[in-house]
Amino acid sequence: MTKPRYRRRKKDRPKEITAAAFDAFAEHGFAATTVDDVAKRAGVSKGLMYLYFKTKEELFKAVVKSVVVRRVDQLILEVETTELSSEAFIRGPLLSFLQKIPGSPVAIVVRLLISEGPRHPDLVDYYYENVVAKGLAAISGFLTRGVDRGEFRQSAVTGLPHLVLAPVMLSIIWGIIFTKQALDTDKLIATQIDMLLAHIKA
Amino acid sequence: MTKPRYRRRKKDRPKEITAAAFDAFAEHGFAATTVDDVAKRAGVSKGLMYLYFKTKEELFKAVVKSVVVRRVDQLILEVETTELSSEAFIRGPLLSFLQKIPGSPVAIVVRLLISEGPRHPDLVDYYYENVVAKGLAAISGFLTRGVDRGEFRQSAVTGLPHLVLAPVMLSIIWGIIFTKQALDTDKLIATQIDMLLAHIKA
DNA sequence: ATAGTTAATGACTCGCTGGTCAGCAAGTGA
DNA sequence: TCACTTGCTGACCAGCGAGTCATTAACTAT
Repeated sequence: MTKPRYRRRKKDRPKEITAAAFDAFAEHGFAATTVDDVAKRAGVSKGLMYLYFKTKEELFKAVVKSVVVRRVDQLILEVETTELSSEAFIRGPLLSFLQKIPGSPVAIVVRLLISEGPRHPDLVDYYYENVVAKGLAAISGFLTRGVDRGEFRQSAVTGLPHLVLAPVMLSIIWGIIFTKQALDTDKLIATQIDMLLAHIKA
Repeated sequence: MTKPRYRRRKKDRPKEITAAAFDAFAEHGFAATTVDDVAKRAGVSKGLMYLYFKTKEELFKAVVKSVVVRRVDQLILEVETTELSSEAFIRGPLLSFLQKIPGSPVAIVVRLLISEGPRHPDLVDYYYENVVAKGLAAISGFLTRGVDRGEFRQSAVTGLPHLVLAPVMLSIIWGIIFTKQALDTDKLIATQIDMLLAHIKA
C-alpha cells in the first residue's frame, strides 16, 4: 500500500492557503514573502496557488479580507443591545475590546496596510468602510447617546472618536517596531479611557 | 566646446544620493524602489551608487539616519531653557512641535521603520535611542518638573508620556493609509493636550 | 603639456521569483 | 474495471533588479 502523493480537497484549500499566507506575511511582510514559501507552509505546490488565486496580489487581498471577519460587527451589536450605563459599558466591554486589538491579527493587517496600502487603494477603501468607519461611527454614536441620556456633556471629544483609538494605534505600532522595549499597552489604553471619561462626564 | 559628460563632486554626492533615495522611498517604500531609480533621480549612474554605499540596505540606513538630525535635540534644548510656565510651554512650543510631525519627514521614516524595521534591529535601536527615548524622557522630565513646581499633580499620566504621542502617531498612520479621508490632525492633537492638562493640573 | 589619480560610467552577470503549462493521478460514476 | 473529469504537481521560463568591473574621462600636481 502506497500512500497517495496528495489529496484533493478543493473546499478547504482557500482557507488553508490564506491562513498560511497570513502567517508568512506576518513574518516577512508582503514584498519579502515568496509565493513558494506560502505554498510550502500550506503543504501545497506552487502551481496550485495559481488555481485559487490569479496573482500574488489577489492572494494578498484575500488575506486582508479574511481578517476583517465581523470583528467590529460584534462590537456594534453589543453597543446597541447593552443594558449597562454608558460609563460601565466603556470601562467594561469596550475597554477590554480595545485592549485586545494590539495583540490580534488586526495589528498585522495594519502593518500590511501601511506597507502596501498606497498601492492598493481599493483594498484601503474596503478596509476603511468595513472596519474603521463602522468602528468610529459606533463609538461616536455611543458617545452621543450618552449625551442624550444626560450621562455625558457635549464637548470636542464627542465628535473625535479618534481619541479613543489613538492609544490603541500607538500600541500597535509600538508592538511592530519596538519589540524589545516593553510597553504596558493595557495601562496606556485604560489611562486614556480614564481621562476621556473624566473629561466628558456630566 | 563640448560640455563634459559629468562633473566630479565627491563631496556633495552622499547628500544628493540620500536625498534622492528619501524621495524614492517615500514614494514607493524600500522594497519597491530600484537602486537604478534612485540613481536616475540623483542624476547619477547606478554604478556610482555602489562607490558611496556598499549595498541597498546601507543606503537605507543612511537615509533614515539623515532624517534623525537634531530634531529632538532642538526640543530638548527648548524644554531646558524656556522661561514659560509649564502649561504655557505645553500649549505653545510643544503643541506646535507635535502638530508639525505628521506632515514632516518623520512620518516617512515611521512608515519605513514599520515596513522594514523587523529586518534591521540595529537601525530600530538607533532610532529608539536617538529619537524616541530622548523625546519621551524630555516630555516625562518636563512633566515631573511641573509636579515639583506645584503646577501639576502626580498621576498615572506623569509616567506615561506615550499619551502625548498617541494622537501624533494616529495622525501619522492616518496620513499614510487613508489619504482620502481627511482628518483634522491639529485639532486631534490639541484636544488631547487639552484633556491631558485638565487632568494633571494641580 | 602631460602623466597620474580617481570619480564616474554603463554594459554585463547571475540569482531569484512571479507566473505558466503539460502531464499525472486521485476521485467518480457506470 | 475502465473511461472520464479535474485537483494537483513540479519543471520550466522570462523578466527584473542587485551588485560587479573594465573602461573612460574629469580633475590635479608637477
